[in-house]
Amino acid sequence: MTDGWFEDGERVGVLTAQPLDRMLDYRAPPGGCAEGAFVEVPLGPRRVLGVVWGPGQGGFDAAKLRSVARVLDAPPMREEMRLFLARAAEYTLTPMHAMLRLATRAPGLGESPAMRRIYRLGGGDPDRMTDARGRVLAVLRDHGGLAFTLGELAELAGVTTSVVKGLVAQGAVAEDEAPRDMPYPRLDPGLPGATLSPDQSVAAARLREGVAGGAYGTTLLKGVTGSGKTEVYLEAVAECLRQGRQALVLLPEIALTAGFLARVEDRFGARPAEWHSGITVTERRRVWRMVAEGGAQLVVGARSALFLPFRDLGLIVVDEEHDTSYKQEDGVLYNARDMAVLRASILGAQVVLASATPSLESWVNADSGKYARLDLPARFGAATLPEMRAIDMRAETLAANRWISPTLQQAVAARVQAGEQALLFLNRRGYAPVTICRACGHQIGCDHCDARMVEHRFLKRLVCHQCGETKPMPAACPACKVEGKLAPVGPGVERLAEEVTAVFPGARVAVLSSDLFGTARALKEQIELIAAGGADIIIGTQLVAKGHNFPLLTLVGVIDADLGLQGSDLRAAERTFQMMRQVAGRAGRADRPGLALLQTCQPDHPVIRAILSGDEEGFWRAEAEERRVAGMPPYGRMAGIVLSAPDVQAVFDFGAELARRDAPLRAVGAQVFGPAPAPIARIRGRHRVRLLVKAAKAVPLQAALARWVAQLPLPADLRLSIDIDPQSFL
DNA sequence: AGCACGCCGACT
DNA sequence: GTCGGCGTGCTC
Repeated sequence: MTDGWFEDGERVGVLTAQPLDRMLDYRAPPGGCAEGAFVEVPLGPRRVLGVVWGPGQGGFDAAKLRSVARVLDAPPMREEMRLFLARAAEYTLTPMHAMLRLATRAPGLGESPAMRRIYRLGGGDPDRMTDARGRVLAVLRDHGGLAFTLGELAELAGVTTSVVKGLVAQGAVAEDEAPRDMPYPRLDPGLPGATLSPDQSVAAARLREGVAGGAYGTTLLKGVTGSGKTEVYLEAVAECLRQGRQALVLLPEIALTAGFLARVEDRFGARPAEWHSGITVTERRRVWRMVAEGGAQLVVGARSALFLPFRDLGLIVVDEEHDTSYKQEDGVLYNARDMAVLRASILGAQVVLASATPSLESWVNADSGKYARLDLPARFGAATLPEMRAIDMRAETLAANRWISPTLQQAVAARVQAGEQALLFLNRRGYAPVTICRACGHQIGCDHCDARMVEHRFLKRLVCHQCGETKPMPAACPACKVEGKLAPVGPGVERLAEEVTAVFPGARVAVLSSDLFGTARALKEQIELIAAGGADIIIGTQLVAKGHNFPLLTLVGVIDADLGLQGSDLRAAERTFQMMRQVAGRAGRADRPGLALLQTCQPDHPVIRAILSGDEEGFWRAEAEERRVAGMPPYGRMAGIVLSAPDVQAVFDFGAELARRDAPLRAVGAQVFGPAPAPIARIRGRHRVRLLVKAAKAVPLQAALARWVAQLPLPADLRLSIDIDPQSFL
């Protein structure tokens, strides 16, 4: 090999997305191939996708070597990307084939660039001008020379495709063939940005400097809701585009992308590429290719966008960096926030972690100087932070099956009367979290998991929130067969809505819960409707805490602020704090002062007190100190090992045997706890057992874990997954 | 992942 | 006698 090129017949090592635990050697194809080339290789009777990872390993009978079947028409995977995948695999203890699969999630990767018909302004004039024809031509003129597909053009102009066809026949619109994967419209960083406050300007300048420096660096951009974090980091994006490099903005929630795309269009004059589970396969392919070829300057997307083949990535923004959805909890277990930092450090890019309520990890990293930190203290515009008060539920009188205290009820009534909106926050989907038999005390559970089933009146069924299993509400108790004694216990948002309708007759009530919307679009429409004043009282789950803007909202009532305080989950306090700060931040974003009321039975709990006093730094400092003393993350390291199998005894036995053979762990000073039933002890008929490994910060934990687990061969029906830095260690 | 090979139970 | 169950092992 010379200069990353393999001549015809040379031995190359190919990584495939097939679950093999090693690379396979092939002969380079006629005409040779580049290191990193995407190829198709014969594997048994099939042809599979692979990447030329480097020179062959040797050791395999040269006579049996097969040849690379085809070099795919895609830019080779860059060395930086290969290094990133290898490091990420090492960190998360994920096999390389699984990492490669993440990086090749694009359909038709190898297909030759198909052509499609596009339409642009033609030279001629139509014989007769009509309203519809005028709109089509106006769209084409407005977009100055840009071409569209037939469908796009018709939709933008609000006409049927036959109008466009008519214009084509008369020469007013030109029909052309173009490669299917067209570059995205150029974003113009030179357009004027938003007017920034002095604080924003200072922060934006610092971020711009970082990007212009062209080296790695991570900045925690901390600012309360409405402080204008987005405007600030968009200036960093602008600088990145000016440098001719690409930028990536990660959002935790698909529902947020639509609003964000509009803001990007305002700032840069065009829409960026979009990447998440909701886009079409055609679009997915286009994004992948254009990112690789440089035809996409900015990508907005979900965590998996981190594995796109950027040609020259200069900036990664992780918005709402504390959001738990950045941690992939099935398949490859990775935290997009950490992987963003890893990828940026490899390619010399800047990372901006934006949040009103940073994760403790990021706060500690900023505190220790590992990350830079920028604070946006003042709220943008006239809006102020809401006043926050606790409602001591021990002092309130509540009827049975009522959850809105008289104090909260009064406050809501006052707001509704004033034509403002009130939000009641309850982080429980469905009607009632528990269904109990008043005759025998039996609670209805899921047949496949150990979770209790949640009644959903909207769906008229019981739903398991673990596995999604549903069943109709039985007439008789499944345990004692007594009829008519099943009763709902505790509130969900649906039940709360029932109470609200009873208590505030005439008020318009809207429920925002993820399960009530089939599509992201339906959810978005509902959110827009509410923001425009289409409801007086909004009832929502954590969905509402994710950055949506409701200008009329001036009161937030947290129904059960104690939810999440109890339990042995070390991150519960942190999460409760973040959630409440965020929900409280929803109130009074525009020019009306907000009020947040927290219903709690523990008004003296440190978390509740920290929220109420607004002493964030105090909260983090106390929480950090507690973790440091306990040797818990981020001051120590943890890994969760989940074993699952259809047979309970088999999982426990294997777990116990693993725990017994802890020599490789003890060798590095790590400790193993368990086996214990996993937080969800049974999912889809598989019993789950969890082991926890705890180690000091500097310990090479992954290597030790790998040696430890490799001691025992896995029985056929037993599955093992390792979660580095688990989110919860219940 | 696929797909072979392989070794034991109930069918034409 | 053979069709087919899915356990085990291999793919350059």
